Amino acid sequence: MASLARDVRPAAQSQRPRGIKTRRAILSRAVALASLEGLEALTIGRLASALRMSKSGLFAHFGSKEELQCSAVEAAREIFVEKVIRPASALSGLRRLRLLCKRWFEYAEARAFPGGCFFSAASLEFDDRPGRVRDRILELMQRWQLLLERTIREAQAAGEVARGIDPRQVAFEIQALAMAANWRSRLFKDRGAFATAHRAILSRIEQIATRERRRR
Amino acid sequence: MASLARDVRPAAQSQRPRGIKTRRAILSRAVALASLEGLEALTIGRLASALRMSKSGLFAHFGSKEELQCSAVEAAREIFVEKVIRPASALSGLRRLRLLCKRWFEYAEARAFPGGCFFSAASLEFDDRPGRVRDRILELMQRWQLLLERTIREAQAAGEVARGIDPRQVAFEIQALAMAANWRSRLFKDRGAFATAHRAILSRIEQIATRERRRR
DNA sequence: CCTACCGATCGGTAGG
DNA sequence: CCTACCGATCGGTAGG
Repeated sequence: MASLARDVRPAAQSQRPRGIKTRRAILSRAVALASLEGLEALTIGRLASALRMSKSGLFAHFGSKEELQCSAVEAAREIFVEKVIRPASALSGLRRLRLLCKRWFEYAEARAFPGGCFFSAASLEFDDRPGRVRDRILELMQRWQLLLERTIREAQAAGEVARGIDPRQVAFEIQALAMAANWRSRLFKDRGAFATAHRAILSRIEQIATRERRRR
Repeated sequence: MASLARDVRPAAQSQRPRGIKTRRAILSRAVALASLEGLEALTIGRLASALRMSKSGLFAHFGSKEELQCSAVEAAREIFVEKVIRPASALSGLRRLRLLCKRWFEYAEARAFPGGCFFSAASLEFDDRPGRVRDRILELMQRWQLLLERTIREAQAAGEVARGIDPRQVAFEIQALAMAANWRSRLFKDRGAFATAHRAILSRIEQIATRERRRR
């Protein structure tokens, strides 16, 4: 799968503390910038001047632009896991599904990244741009899709969701509505889009729920 | 509204036929390239060499990159109107809504633009990039949203759609599913995404239809 | 529609 | 982590 992927953080533990701190500061800024203007518009020169560093000084931390982009993706992933996936990991079934969605909207609306959901932006930007960055984003989006799918399937096995429902189809619909909310909040400067999408998702979940379990 | 917009095709009718033909050829290529890699990656140099023209020769047709991008948006709009909106203009209500969706999926799946729906890509790319290009894309996307909304409201007035339904909400859901299909077909190289989204849209339309009209 | 050019910026390197 | 540099490409201009 990731057979060509070199270690993303080479010998991080053995680096001097100063280097690690700088690296963290770089990636924090990189992720914020990329969420606003895209991973490709994230040029080494602009990032360096935003951090008051020399281009080559910053460059030395990564060795290539692609490596910088990949590192930014990993940094964003950690934030996503922290804010969206982990809080829901103790639950299961429909309660987990609802919490995943709730946390996703909080994460997107509270602008954990200043430009909205990092992965919505990145996966759209790289959907047709071959390379390691695309491969990794694709893998992460697939995992998110599979997590939703598996959660729905679990709920089905527990009798919370009607048997005729296709978990893949519903997972697709949830992802579609969430991404569209992110996009509309940016294009139309319409924060209400998040509420509209969340409402649509919750009522879709109600639809697939079995009668006896329809309330929690 | 478009008070700052200069005329997009200045004195087109008085230009010599050769100039018009060249311009058309440029825009056709520009739109195709932009659908694949984005309106910003559409550089004058690359477009010129793809057309075996000099940079400055191509440049003379537009005067600025922004004008080239705006012209590409208009060219794409004409294709969209031709393929999606016009075919449905004779119908009304739910039949029109279904035909609009059907035509949209045909347009996206048959790759009227080689990279998929031009406007899905462009509106995502420019959702946070101020300027004339963004303003125009925003206007066109808003019109498309309003067309869907108005069609649903018409259907409601004709008794085809239940009174409790919010046309805005449903229009949002349709647009979300369509865009997500375009995105997934690119990221996952999964043409089946179109069918999944179309299915979701059609069953959503069935849900909002009143009992007596539920079949056509 | 062309050649020839401009300053700015890109990703990246040499050498310290 | 720096200065100083590389070739390539960007949008755009001069002049024909």
